Amino acid sequence: MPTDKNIELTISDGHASAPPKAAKKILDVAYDLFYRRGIRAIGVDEIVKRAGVTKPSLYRSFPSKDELAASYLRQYDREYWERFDEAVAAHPGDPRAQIKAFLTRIGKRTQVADYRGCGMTNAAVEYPDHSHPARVVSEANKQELRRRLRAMAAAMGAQDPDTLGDGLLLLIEGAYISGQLFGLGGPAQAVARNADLLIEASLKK
Amino acid sequence: MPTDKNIELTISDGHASAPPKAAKKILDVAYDLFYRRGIRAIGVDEIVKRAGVTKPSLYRSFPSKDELAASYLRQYDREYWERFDEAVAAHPGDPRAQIKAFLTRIGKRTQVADYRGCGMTNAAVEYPDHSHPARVVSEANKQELRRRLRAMAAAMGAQDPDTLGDGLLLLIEGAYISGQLFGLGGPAQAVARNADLLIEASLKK
DNA sequence: TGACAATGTTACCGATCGGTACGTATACAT
DNA sequence: ATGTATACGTACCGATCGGTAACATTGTCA
Repeated sequence: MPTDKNIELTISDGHASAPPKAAKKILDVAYDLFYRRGIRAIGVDEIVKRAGVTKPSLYRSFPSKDELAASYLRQYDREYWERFDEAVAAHPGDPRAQIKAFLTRIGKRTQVADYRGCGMTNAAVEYPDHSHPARVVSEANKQELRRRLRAMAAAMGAQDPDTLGDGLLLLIEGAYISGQLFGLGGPAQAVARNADLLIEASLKK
Repeated sequence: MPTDKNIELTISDGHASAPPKAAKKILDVAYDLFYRRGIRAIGVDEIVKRAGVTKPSLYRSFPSKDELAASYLRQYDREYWERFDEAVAAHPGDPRAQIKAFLTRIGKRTQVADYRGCGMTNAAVEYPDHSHPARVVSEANKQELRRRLRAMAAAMGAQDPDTLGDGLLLLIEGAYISGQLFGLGGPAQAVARNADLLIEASLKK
């Protein structure tokens, strides 16, 4: 029989069984620390200390640190597509404007001190092993991103949609990374402009 | 008085004082392990074991693990610009062809299983702290890359050289990252094609 | 009131972390 | 042969790593 561990903190649906509060505090703190300072850099002791809980509480809700990291990324994944869908919803039927809105937003986010890039990308760098629980989540997120970008490139009427979709993905990943590498004034602020140039050059004439 | 520690393994210049052989073996092994599996993931014990030396030998040549990591990146830096300069030298006076050659090479390198991206980029992800010795080397490398790309974009006759240079940098970083994220058949194989499209769209007409 | 589930408390585990005190082997010059 | 310096090895350090056993406390709902 499967245990109750590693549940995905079911959103409160009315008066259903409320999820343990400790698990939420732990995940919130882990999210913040893992993202800002890296998964490997943070020990479970620091997480429970900052969350005001104790270590057994952590291991009652999460089977391991690796699985806690995976849960952090699943949360990240949900918020990621929320932001993505916001940009899409802002420009119905206009994929080029959708991309531009998403990229403009990314470009802005990168222009803060101590920007830390994409949690998914960072986790993949930290865990080269493809079977690591955190990396599994990360790779799935990136596959989905690639799928969407290629589809949008096709909807824009690109000559070679797969190439343009991949090009946009490269620009996006480049923005995430160079955002944290260069800080303020870095190349990431030019991501939307370059994407637009690339799109313009890739459309059927 | 400064100690002899953390010397940069002076290339044997005739019969000058040869550096300790242990230091070279240690750096070679550390290079391989740090790059393939990450700096935080590798302990000094594993390094000395694989190098066939002992821990005190490591700490006689390097003041700390962090400084060993920095030495690894300095070595990486030298080899990086060697590859870059090869692409430049292959097409004298033709910056667009130089970029294309460099990017084609990167695209090819990413298309192997277990590709691990750029050691500089990875180190910066592992160490968000700007004062970390490894990160200092990494940031300097990226600043220099940006400088060169912008200069080449200007030499190509771009309308906005800084924007094109930064766009190329984004594509390159995207290739490093997506190369390790997607493995074979990933978006990184399209980096040279997209760069060429972007360049074409950025030239003065 | 009783029962159950969630959380806390305390103390501990073996393994590994980065780093070092200190003795030993080798080579070379005198 | 003996001194001297340099390179290397054995053994160890305290701290931290991820993870657990056993038990006490709390809150909630029946």
